[in-house]
Amino acid sequence: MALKACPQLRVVPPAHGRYSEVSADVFAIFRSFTPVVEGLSLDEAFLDVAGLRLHHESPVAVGEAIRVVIRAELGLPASVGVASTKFLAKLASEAAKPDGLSHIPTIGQLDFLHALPATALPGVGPATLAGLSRLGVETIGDIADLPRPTLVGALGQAMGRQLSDLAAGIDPRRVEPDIEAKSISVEETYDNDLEGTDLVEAALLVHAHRLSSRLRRSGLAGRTVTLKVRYPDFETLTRSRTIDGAVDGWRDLFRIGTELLGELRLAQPVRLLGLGASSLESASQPRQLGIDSSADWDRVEDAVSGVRDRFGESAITPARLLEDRG
DNA sequence: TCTGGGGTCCTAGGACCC
DNA sequence: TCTGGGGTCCTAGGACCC
Repeated sequence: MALKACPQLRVVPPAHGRYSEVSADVFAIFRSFTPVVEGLSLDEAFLDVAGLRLHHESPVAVGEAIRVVIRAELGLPASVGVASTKFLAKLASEAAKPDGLSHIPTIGQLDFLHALPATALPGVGPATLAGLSRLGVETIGDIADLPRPTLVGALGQAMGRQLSDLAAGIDPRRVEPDIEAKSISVEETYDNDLEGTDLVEAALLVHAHRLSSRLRRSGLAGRTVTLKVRYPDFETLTRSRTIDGAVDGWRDLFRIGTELLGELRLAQPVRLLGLGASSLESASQPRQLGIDSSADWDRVEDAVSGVRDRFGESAITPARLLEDRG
C-alpha cells in the first residue's frame, strides 16, 4: 500500500543474519573487557566492570574504551550508560543515545531519578501508566512518595513492589551472565489471511520445521508446546500443552500443534500463526520416547537439520508444501 | 503510534497432593 | 464425604521490552 501511494519509496529488507553476525562481534568486544556480560537483546548488554579497577581508572574510562574499540573495529556508534545499578545504567544509556556516554554519579542519583516521568521506569507502559495516573502520579518522585501498600493495591504484588523499590533507587539485581532461554518460538503474519484448515495446517508444518531447526541448533527440547492464532480483528488466542517428554522434532511439534489447532475450533481466517516451545530442557538429557518414535525417524530429522545447516532453511521442504507449485 | 517477530514476567483460576 | 491450610503445576491472557 505504501509503494502504491509512494512509488519512489525505497524498501530496505531486514537482514537478520547480518545483525546476528555483528551482534556476535560486539559481544566479543564486551567479553574482552569482562566475562560478566548479560545480554538483553541483539544490541544491548549489562557489563559488571567492578572487577576492572586495576586496569582502568574508573568505570567511565571503561565505557569510553569500549566505545573506542567498537568504533575502531566495527565502525559502529555505541552508547554507554554508567551507574551503580542496572536500572540507573539503563537510564543513563538512554540519555547517551545515539552515540555518547553518560554517567549518573551515586551522589545525587535520587534527585536525578525523581525528576523523571514515571514512564522512564522499566515495566511502565500504557496500562500501568493509566493505573498510576489514577493515583495522581506523574514523576518517579511521585511514586517514591506513595506508600507501598497503595502501589501494591493498584498494580498488583509484583509490579507494586518493583516500582516502589526502583523509585527509591533500590535495585539489587546482579549482572547475570549465561542466562538460558526460557522459550523459543516462531510466528508469521501473512500478507493474505489463511482461510481453511488445509492452508493453516500447511503453515503449521512450515513452523514445525523452523521451530525444530532452532531447537536442535540450540540443543534444546520443550515440554510445553504453544500454538498462537491471531484473527483479522486482532483477537489473539493461545493453546498450549505440556507433555511428559520434551520434544524437538518437527513431527512431534506438528502433531501437537495440529491437536491444539483442533481444540481452538477456528472461527475466522488466520492473520498470524505461531508455534513455540517452553519448559526447555537440554536435548541430551534422557527423554521419554513416544509410542510412535523410532530411531529411523530420529536419523531422518538429524539429516534434515544437517542439510538445513549447510544449505539453508529452504534447501529441504516437505512435499506437502510443494503440491501447489507444480 | 494501527498492530512484525521474538522474547520475559505476572496473574488468576483450577487440578491435584499432603 | 466434609473441613482447612499450604504447596506445586498447568493454562490462558495480558503487559511490556527490544
